[in-house]
Amino acid sequence: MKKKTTIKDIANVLNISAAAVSKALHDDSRISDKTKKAVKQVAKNLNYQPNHLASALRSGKSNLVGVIVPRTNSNFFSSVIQNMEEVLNKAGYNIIITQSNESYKKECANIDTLLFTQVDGIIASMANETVDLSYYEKIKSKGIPLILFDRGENDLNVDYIGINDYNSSHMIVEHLVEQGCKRIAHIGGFKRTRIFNNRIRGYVDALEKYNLPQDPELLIESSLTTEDGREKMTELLALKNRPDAVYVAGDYAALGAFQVLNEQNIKMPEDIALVGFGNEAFTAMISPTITSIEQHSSEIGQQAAKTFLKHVKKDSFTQTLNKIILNAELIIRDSSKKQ
Amino acid sequence: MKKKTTIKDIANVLNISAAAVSKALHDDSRISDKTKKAVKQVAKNLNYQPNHLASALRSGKSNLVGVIVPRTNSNFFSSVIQNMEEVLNKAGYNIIITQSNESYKKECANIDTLLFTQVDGIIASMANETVDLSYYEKIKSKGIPLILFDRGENDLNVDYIGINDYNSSHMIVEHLVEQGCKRIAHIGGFKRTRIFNNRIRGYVDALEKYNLPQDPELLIESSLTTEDGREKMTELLALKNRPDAVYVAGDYAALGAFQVLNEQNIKMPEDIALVGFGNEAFTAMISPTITSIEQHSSEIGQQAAKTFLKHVKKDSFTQTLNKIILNAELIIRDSSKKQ
DNA sequence: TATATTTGCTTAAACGTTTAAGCAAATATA
DNA sequence: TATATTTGCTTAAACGTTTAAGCAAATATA
Repeated sequence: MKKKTTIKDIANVLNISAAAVSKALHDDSRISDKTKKAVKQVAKNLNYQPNHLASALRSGKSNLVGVIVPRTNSNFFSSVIQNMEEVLNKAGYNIIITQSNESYKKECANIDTLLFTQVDGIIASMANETVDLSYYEKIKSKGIPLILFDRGENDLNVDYIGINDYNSSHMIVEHLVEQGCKRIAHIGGFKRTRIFNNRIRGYVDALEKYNLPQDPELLIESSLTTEDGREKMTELLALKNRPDAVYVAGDYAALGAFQVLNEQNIKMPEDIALVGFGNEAFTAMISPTITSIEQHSSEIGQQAAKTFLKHVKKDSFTQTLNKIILNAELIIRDSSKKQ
Repeated sequence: MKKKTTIKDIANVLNISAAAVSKALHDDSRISDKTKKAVKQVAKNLNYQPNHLASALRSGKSNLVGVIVPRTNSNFFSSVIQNMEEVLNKAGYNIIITQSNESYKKECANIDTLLFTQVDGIIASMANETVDLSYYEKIKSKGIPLILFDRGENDLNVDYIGINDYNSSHMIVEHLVEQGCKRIAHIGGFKRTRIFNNRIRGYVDALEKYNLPQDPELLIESSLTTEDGREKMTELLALKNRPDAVYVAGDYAALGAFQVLNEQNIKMPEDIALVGFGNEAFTAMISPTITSIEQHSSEIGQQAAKTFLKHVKKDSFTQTLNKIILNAELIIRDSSKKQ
């Protein structure tokens, strides 16, 4: 376990100052090519590894980006992260991933952790529980960029990357209408959450567009867990006048609905057509496969990363609401395809 | 965006030295309770946040632990990480999660990233591709603790936490024999990987124990992706003498096998009983549900974290092979339960 | 009461960088 | 040829902590 080589060691070998070495390594224009070459050669020979902590302390930049997601074990988030990482790595940034597990408390703890680690910025998707935005304001007040994706709130007035939830609902309703469905139910998320509200609005407006009657019984709010999906589906089946299609605003809740339908031997799509949201891997695994919405996670990840980089490029930046809204894609599968 | 408060600001307010403030904040025994209280009060008033970079630079400890996993979007790994995090957070450590995507090259890049960030230790599960261990030796040569879990190699001579793969195979074969199966096939992982080799050995020995004939046709090596699971299952079905049970060493490959059986209208468990490994969420979602092995991810995560903490406690530590082997649990589901 | 120990601080240096300021030599310009 | 500019470095300070060494006052011990 030998001592690590520093910039001074290189300086000693070449009989120049440590400052010159630092500049040479950063290709400063005021250092001769000859010196640069020599410094880099010696650095290689001595297996020099820059001390990230020292440079971060001195320069005030840690080259770390904090990421907060509700969970990593979903295809959507893990793909977003992977793509974000790729873009950021190329720009010399590393990322620190944290999970909120949909808990507000954990999310606050994550924010503290990231700020403590002196990240240069935070890219986040908010927990379901989160209503109070003051903790996010804390990030803004530190003067580092905050970028939200998928789950974000307008009120925070920061950049946001997501899909067009309103249009997605339109696509789904249109598809179901084409399949001949007349009573389309919606198990939606909480109205207070922007994206779920948009999906609900899209659903309502699309019904109107296609001249379908709006039955309040058919519109239910849910926490969108698998368990709650089961419950809400059971409620729908208890109705006098059952729906002939159910659009669930999340795949996990759609899975719960799916299980109930299966258990009660209700055929999909013949008796009831089912559509989920998120294109989780399992939607293509189970039988029948579930129609769902692909959110273009890779694109979202890349755009989020690029947005962050844009912010740090210009040193004097002002946080403003700048939305990048991507079009989602409807993946039609057996659970809704009547032919 | 006001200037951040430092230890010096606190010192100025109280007219004491910065050193005294530092010690007071760390509850040094040589500082009076009166001063400690005053310092902490002022720190709170000024909203003092310690500069992690500065203390890390000075003390040589970053209080960061690097984690490398093949992927985060699996129940097993995400649960391991979550539990690891909990234990480490309590001890004042934060974690940096990186994914290798089963790629050796990405894994090496991850190691470089983590070492660059000056983590105090690394907890890793190796990529499927990884055969060359020299990059891991690099970690050891830095003198920071390296702990492996799930996928680890004895040759590295570092602490390891995992389940008893050999016994798990025994449990599976025993269960299948109880169900009346006589020709049990095994779609295993690559023999060169220790855990998969153990599963294969367990399978072979268990067959012998229960006096079942060993047919080399029934033992196949696989990369254990869903796609490869499909292929290997198709091979097994092409045999003159088909198996009446298939034990697959990974759930994703088991899913591939499951799909093929479904497509060919082969009933589970009546015609062929199916058992997977890993207890991924989807094994309980699809119909029939798939019997699988629960690896006690939470326990593994906790133990890995505790092992790391044990290492950093004693300042002079020597890396040695110290295995913690947990017993796995067989979760019996419909795909193998004949009653 | 005289000496030893403990308490509660301070001083100063250090961790490994980066960077503003400056200076001499080399080169360009008038 | 005299002055201005550029080149290629050095010097010194700083980022915000921690920590070894030391010192005076307070307290304990003989």
